[in-house]
Order: sequence, then structure tokens, then C-alpha cells
Amino acid sequence: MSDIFFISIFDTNYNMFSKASEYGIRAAIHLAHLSKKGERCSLRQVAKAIDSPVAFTAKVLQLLARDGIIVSFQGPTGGYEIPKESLSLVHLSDIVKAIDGDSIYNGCGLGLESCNEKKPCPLHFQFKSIRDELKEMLQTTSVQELAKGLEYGMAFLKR
Amino acid sequence: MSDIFFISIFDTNYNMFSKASEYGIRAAIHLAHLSKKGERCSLRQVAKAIDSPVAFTAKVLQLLARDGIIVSFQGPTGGYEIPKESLSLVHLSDIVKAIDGDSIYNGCGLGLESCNEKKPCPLHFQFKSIRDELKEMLQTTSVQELAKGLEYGMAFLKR
DNA sequence: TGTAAATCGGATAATATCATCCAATATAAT
DNA sequence: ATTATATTGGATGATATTATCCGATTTACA
Ligand code: FES
Ligand code: FES
Repeated sequence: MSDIFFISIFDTNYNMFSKASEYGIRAAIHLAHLSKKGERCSLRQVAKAIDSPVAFTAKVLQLLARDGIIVSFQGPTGGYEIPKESLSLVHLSDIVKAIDGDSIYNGCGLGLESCNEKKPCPLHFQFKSIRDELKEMLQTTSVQELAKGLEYGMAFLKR
Repeated sequence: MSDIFFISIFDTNYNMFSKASEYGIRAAIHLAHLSKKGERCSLRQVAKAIDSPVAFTAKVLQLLARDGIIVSFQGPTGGYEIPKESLSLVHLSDIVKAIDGDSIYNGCGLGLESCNEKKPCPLHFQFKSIRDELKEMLQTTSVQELAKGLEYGMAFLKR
């Protein structure tokens, strides 16, 4: 009859990645998709394709460009692209690292200063196992690979 | 000679769990540790044991108490404890769910409205694999189990 | 050379998360 | 009964993250 509502003091929401990283990954996949066809893409087009706020996406793309993960061009006909040669070299770990830093590699699951095998938190070994798999996945998954899913409408960057 | 400094616009920091969840898990492990010995623990003692801000920890413990994960007692000799009977029944998933909600069960890794196999994001299958393992780990790991690590100084809740 | 279209970069605003403060309530012990 | 000690709950403050705005710069093209 009546549902139970959980009225929480906190509105915290679990998120594996930060918004910035999410946009960064989505954008990179879209750019990879177009770059494969030799097409360049403007900020506005990227934001539309991945359904993200334009100005914020600009900041994220700037970070990726500074890190050399994508290449930016100013002026008319400008925009962003990923050079064909490096298309297979861009992995998710590069993007996350450029945006969120490398705390993913040394962070403790329970929030201790840093993950330390010598003085581990109680969750260390269980957590490390998962974190290592996540790390491995990010390091071995290329944007090119993920862009393939877009080609035949098998995957989507927005809904 | 000189290091390269990454001066980022963002200061985002990768974190698997929210601070609230981190404190919640740490606190629950400490309470489990003491409850096994039949001891009750005050807010102040909890905060000291897990090196967390007192007032904020109070809010987190309140949430856990409301959800019946821990039991609170007011007045002198008051504090928090986990009934011995339920000690083996409290899993990390209960704590995370009480604090961060269940977006961990249905969230999309790339930030789409929700994870949806029918219209998946390009990272869906890789992400789902990891998320399912994390979920499984949280659902099968009890605070009692983790408290054991504390007993012989094999694990630590602060440094 | 001028103009329009694009990114860049700095400042600022909005929101969410993290954290603190304090009065109210409950209760054990004197 | 009174007092001291503890959690509760509401309001508020601080910080981090997300988001926007706008002038400056770059550059293709007429
Ligand atoms: S010490 Fe906590 S995850 Fe390694
Ligand atoms: S749709 Fe993105 S993780 Fe399932």
C-alpha cells in the first residue's frame, strides 16, 4: 500500500568515477569514433553527442589536450581529434589519471592516508583485489576498442 | 633535475566510497570488535578509535542506528553496540546501502541515467564485471570477519 | 586585411559533500 | 528529585566538485 521512504541526512550518491572523468571518457570515446573516420569535432558537437554541459566539458577537454591525450585546434574548422596513430594507445587509465590523478593506484578503500600493505586496514586485501582489477581494466581498455561499440549501434554515449 | 608538476584545474580525488561510508565501515568494524567482548562504545571513543571528526561521525552512527545496523543507548553508560546475535549478519553492503543508497547496484560507470543492458554504454560489460565483484565482496564480507584482523594487530583502523 | 568561428584561461556561481555547533532529550547513578 | 553524561536532531558553516560566463587568443577563409 504505502512505500517506505528513506529520508537520509546525507544525499551522497555512490559513483565509481567523478563527473569530470565520466565526461572525459565519454568524450574520448566519441572523438575516437570520429577520428577513425578522419573527422574532427568541435566542443559543442562533443557536448551534444555525450549530453554534457558545454562549459564544463571544455575544461575537461582542455585537460586531456594538455596531457596530449587528444589534440585541439583553434579557429574555424577547429575542434578536437585523436591522431590516428595514437588511437590504439589511449587507454582509460590515461584519461582518469589526467583528470582525477593517480589516487586510484594508491588510495585506501577505508580512507586511511594511503594504502599500505605493511599496516593495512581491515579491508585491505579484499579491497586491493577489486582495485587491482579495476586498474587492470582501465589500463588494458582503449578508447578505440570502446568506440567500436558505437559503430553498429551496439552501445550509446547518451540516452 | 626538475620534476614535472601537474597543475590541474580540478582537484578531484578518486575515492571508491564516500567519506561518510568510510567512517561508517570503520566505525562498524570497531564496534564489532568491542561488541564481541560485550563492550559498549561511546561516540567519542569511536571517533578516537577510527580517527574521524566527532560530530560528523555522530551523524553517520545515527544513520546506522536508524537502520538497525547498530544499536544506540542514551544517557550515562550509553553508546553504541552491535548485538552479539547480529554480529555475523552485518555486511558491508548493509552499511554502504544505509549511507550511500543503492546506486551501487544500478549506477552506470559512465554516468548515464542508470545502467541498462538493453541500451548499454560502451563500457558497460567491462564495468559491470568489476561492479558485480565489488557488490559480491560487500555482500559477503561481514564486519565480524574484518574485526578479527584487529584482534592480533594484523589490521588497523587508523595510523 | 578583416571577419567570423573556434579554443583558452581566468573569474565566478551553484550545488553537493563534509564538518561543526548547540539546544533538546533520554537515562544511569547519586 | 537532581545531576551528570550520553545520543538526537536541527541549523549552520566550510570545502570540494560541478557548472557557467566572458574576454583574450588563435586561425581559416573571404
Ligand atoms: S590499507 Fe586500506 S586498502 Fe590498503
Ligand atoms: S550502461 Fe553504463 S555501466 Fe551499464
